[in-house]
Amino acid sequence: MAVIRDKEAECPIDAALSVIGGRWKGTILWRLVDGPMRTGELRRSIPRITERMLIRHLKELVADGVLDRHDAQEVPPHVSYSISRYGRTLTPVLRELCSWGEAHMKRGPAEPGGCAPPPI
Amino acid sequence: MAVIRDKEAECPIDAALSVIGGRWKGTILWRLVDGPMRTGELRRSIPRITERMLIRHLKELVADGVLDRHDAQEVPPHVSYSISRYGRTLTPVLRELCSWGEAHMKRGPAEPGGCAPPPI
DNA sequence: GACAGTACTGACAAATTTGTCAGCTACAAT
DNA sequence: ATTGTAGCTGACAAATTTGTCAGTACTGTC
Repeated sequence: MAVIRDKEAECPIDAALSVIGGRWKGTILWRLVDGPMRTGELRRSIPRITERMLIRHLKELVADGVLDRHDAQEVPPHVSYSISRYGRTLTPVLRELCSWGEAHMKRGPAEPGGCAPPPI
Repeated sequence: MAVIRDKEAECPIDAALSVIGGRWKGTILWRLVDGPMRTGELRRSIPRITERMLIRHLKELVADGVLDRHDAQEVPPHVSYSISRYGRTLTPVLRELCSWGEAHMKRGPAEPGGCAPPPI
């Protein structure tokens, strides 16, 4: 995709996609809808993501105000992420994306290995 | 972004984003919600898109079943695109993306609390 | 004939995104 | 002194996406 940067958005749809349109951002938000998770927990729950990409996307989502980052200021580090108050305004968007996506996956030769709701 | 290819989708949200997540796909769909448009009409209505990208995205959207392509079989060519029946199932998704995107655009540069520069 | 309009394609380069891999911090346990 | 931990960063390469530019086919106009 196709990352659309904020300033380039031609229409509201693009503006929204510029926030949630990264390679792993949908998955990350999907994991977090059920509650906060620690960095390593997220990483383990998304098998094919690399730590680099996870952290990069988390930073972007935090910068966009969609996620909150909680640092327990401990050693070793203890950081967790959760959907922010502003991020929760995305709920209807995510719900529609999710239900359409479910139907779309069932259409034609679907890919096995499904998309059960967030494990762990 | 971040194009997510169908087979790689980890969750329904990704599956949906794999269809509408291209650099210009949001804009294209946005232009077409009001009715069919010819290729050149679309191109002129999206100032910064190149013909190459427009056609490439149109082909992908047609391949995903979201758009219909009508070729009048005339010379010079007369081709128009419209949202297909299946594509219309995207309407609620687009509506939510659009209204969230509108609100997001009005929300100046995100400066969420807690983003103070590192102490030290 | 030269040129414009329309939808589209292909080769290639530039830009952007992602992956790989090493290393950092600060403390605790061995 | 060495190793381990959790979260994170930077350099670099690979992969992917996008832009640039030329060219196709056919017809109508000057």
